[in-house]
Amino acid sequence: MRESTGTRERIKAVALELFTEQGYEKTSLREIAERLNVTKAALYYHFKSKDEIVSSFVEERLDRMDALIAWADEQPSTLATRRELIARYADSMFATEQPSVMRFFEQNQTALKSLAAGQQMRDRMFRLADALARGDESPAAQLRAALSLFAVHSSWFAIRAPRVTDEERRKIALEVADELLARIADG
Amino acid sequence: MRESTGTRERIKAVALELFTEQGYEKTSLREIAERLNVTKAALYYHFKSKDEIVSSFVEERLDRMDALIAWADEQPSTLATRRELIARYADSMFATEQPSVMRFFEQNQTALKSLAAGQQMRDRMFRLADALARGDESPAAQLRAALSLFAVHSSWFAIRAPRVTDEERRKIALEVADELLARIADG
DNA sequence: ACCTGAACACCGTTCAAGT
DNA sequence: ACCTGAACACCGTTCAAGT
Repeated sequence: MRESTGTRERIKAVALELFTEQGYEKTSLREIAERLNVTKAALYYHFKSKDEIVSSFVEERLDRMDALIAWADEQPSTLATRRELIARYADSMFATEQPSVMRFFEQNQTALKSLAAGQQMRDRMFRLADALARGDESPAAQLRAALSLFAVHSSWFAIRAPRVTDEERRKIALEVADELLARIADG
Repeated sequence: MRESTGTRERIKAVALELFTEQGYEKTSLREIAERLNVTKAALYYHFKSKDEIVSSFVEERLDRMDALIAWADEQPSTLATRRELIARYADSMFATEQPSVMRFFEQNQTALKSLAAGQQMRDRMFRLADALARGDESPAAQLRAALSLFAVHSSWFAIRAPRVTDEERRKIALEVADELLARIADG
């Protein structure tokens, strides 16, 4: 706990930056170590492996998603719930320090598939989609639910019009998501 | 041309299989070489580098997309054109040997970002999205266009209902895509 | 508790040399 | 034309040893 040097936190910060910029596979532990003026081996005192570094800054997001799923399960499966759920999802993605973690996920989708943390994220995405389509098990509903989540994610890069603020991106994403959700039948 | 042994084609086939199964970064040239009973160095006689192997089976798909974009540019920017374009896109993705190449892309999105072939694919996706939103430069239209393309892609994994055929996936994807496209203003 | 130095097996790539 | 053998610098990981 009482880390005197704070090396662990510094590793996390540098790793998040480099993994996002260059990608997980393209970033070597040597690079991270050099930025911190330590040896590669020092990283292994703080983390069991390279992908444990990823897990460390993914955990917070997993917790948020779990809370969201738990909340959704208690609500009636109506359009109002679906709209509220996607809005809360967007909030937790666009809020606080999360944008940098979100950019990391955006950048490293594939690498994450083989990582423990990535599979957990994938699992949560499917459970969120299920929560959005609850009561309507049709294939079309599953696709609409998944696309409404993608709408939130892809608003970051798919909207290339100039001078669009984060707040506007969020608004547009929810507008498009809502249309998709409106076509899912209530439970 | 007149390759006697056909080693080049055998490399492509094995690489596509392994890259799709395990991912590009996780597949070593040693693995590919061993399957073919040649040395790693032999691969370098047929391909300049590891990512040139990828380029070799991506080219056909790039050509298809270029043809599609060229076709779209000649059409009036109406809903009918957008529907026809996305249908043709789905056809070219679901048709012939392409599903395996499509699964490769699905599996390797991130690795592709740093590859020449990947950047070309990304460029074509944006140009397709632009063709779909032509005449409506609003941010919402850009997002809708991108999501309609995603609908085609994600129908492969987002629809998890049992016993859904490829043909049904295609139909559902186009149904959802059409709704998104209907909300884009005509040029 | 925190970190180093040196070693490990493996990676993509190069190149002279063989047929 | 087609391929091998050996070397290159680099990778993630381990571990005994130092403070």
